[in-house]
Amino acid sequence: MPYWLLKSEPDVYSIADLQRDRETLWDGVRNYQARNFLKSMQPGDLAFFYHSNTTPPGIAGLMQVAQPNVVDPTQFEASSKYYDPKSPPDNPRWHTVTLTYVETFPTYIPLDTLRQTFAPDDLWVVRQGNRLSVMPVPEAIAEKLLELGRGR
DNA sequence: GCCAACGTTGGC
DNA sequence: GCCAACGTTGGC
Repeated sequence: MPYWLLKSEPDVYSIADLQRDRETLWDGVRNYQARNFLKSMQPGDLAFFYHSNTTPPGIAGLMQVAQPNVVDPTQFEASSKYYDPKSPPDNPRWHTVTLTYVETFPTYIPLDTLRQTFAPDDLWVVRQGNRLSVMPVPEAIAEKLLELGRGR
């Protein structure tokens, strides 16, 4: 079962928001590589919730893919900041998934720890200048992350 | 708030 | 198809 890592700015949408909502549509991804990863997600896949643009950035918890391959409705909403006028309605550009809340880790894993623990090729979020917001996580790395997050 | 990294756009 | 300009991301 594949593992993923998805970034969100907690000021915009945090794991506490997902805990409250139970399920969310992961909208607004406008990068083709990230979209391709979203497209390849299957129901039941697990995804780490990464808090970006906060102090400190890091992994806050875990979620699970519910509905795969959902058309991102915001691409057709002119009032949305994610509006994409070039996306053909009969062949939408942007697909995503819905995700359900699984857990908030008792131990937040700050970026600093991620850097000390994992190599950039194993966990892309520690690559310098990395801006990709959706990325795969190798299973062996995911297992270590679960240990770190669930430990106290 | 700054700015390096980097993806995208558009002129040629 | 190249690449400069531009806009955005995200750590600090």
